[in-house]
Amino acid sequence: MKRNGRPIIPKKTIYRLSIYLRCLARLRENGIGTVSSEALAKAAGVKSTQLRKDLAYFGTFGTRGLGYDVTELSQKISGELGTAQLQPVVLVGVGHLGLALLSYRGFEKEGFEIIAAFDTEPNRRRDKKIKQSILGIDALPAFVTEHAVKMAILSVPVVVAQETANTLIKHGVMGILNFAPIVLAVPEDVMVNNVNLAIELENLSYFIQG
Amino acid sequence: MKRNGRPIIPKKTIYRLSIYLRCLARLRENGIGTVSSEALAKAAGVKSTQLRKDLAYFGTFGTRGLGYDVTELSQKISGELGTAQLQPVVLVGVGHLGLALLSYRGFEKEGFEIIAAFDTEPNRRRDKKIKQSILGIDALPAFVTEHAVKMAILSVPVVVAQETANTLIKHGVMGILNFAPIVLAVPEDVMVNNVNLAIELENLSYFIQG
DNA sequence: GTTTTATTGTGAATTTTTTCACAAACGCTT
DNA sequence: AAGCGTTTGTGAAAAAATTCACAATAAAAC
Repeated sequence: MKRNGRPIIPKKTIYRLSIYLRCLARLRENGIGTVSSEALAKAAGVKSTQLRKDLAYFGTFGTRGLGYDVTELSQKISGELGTAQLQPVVLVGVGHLGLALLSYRGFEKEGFEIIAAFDTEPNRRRDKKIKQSILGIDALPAFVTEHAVKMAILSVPVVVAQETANTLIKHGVMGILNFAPIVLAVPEDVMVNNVNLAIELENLSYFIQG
Repeated sequence: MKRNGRPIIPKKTIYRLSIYLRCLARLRENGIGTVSSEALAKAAGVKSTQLRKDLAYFGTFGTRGLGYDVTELSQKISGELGTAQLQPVVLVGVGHLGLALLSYRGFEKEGFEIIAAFDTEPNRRRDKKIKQSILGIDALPAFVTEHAVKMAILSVPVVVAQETANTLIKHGVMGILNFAPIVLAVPEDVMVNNVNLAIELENLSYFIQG
């Protein structure tokens, strides 16, 4: 089964690739050059057969009897995920959460750069100092088009989330990381990942009461 | 298949229940009293058969030919998720992200209250003003025990994440919302939900390059 | 009170994901 | 260069999740 010339890989597999990548990074920091599927799987919290199946979706990189080369596997996964080169991202909605995300250091390290932020009130006084400039929402379409931005972080109030998403998509954004607690309606070639912290807590709440 | 007297319900089903709950809330705000599985499923972005299967795990609440009573179904789901009454939560690690989470309004509305925050440097100057008090890490064990806290948000640096988790668990915490990019090792009766924003972006990155 | 219409609840079929089991292949030792 | 000990890669089996298909049933219409 193929789509766009490459096999359809389960979304869960892609998530796990990211986890493997982080485990590999830690191994590399510790100067470890080679790792077995057993060891890497354990670090990632999965079964070794699953790790091998996951990797098998996009090639064979191991050496039988030995394992995987940490650096080589990192590069392969990184290339596959499309994070080998820095990706520009815009952030829309600079409220509490948006502001925190702007000062979050975790993105750059992983190959993403928030190159600009947008808000209906770009000049509102904000406690925190950040390096990115905050522009008005009306500057969004031109900016996204001009910089060929493909990914956006959406941290606007729920009432304007759909409308903002529409604008982003209209100007070429293909992937949205959505923090608004709403199911966005988007064309099927556009991808939305939802992050809803209340749902995560609710989920915990259910499982611990058992 | 049962555990603790109730059927084992897939984790994904529980996530969807939370989504249904939010859709139902919106319907109620709009004064809608009854909804069909078809309509609710569409709002939640799933198939109607899946919605019905999900609900069937914990009872039958609908009326054939008519649909579901919005208020009644909300209450049932809420009860099932354990969010019918306010739940106390502690937050550990008041950096950029932790601070933002403290000022995030989305939790209370959904039945959670961050009753205290902890940090190794509780008195460090922080730009934002928040209502919760920030205590030293050493105050954590006594506080968690005393207030019978069952859930925690972990936003500490990755190097101390495991250690902090251990402390929390030792003093009775059963559910952890973990923002540190590491797979925590925990006893099997403790539940961890990981939130890793870099992984979410990486995931988008993969799917949009196709 | 009977028919029509709508919609649920669910067993069966299908699809997807995970796990098993083992042959194939590689490095290392002798 | 042959044998040994590992560990991969993968077809097949099992398990889990989703979707289908439709009988059951309740309200509304007549």
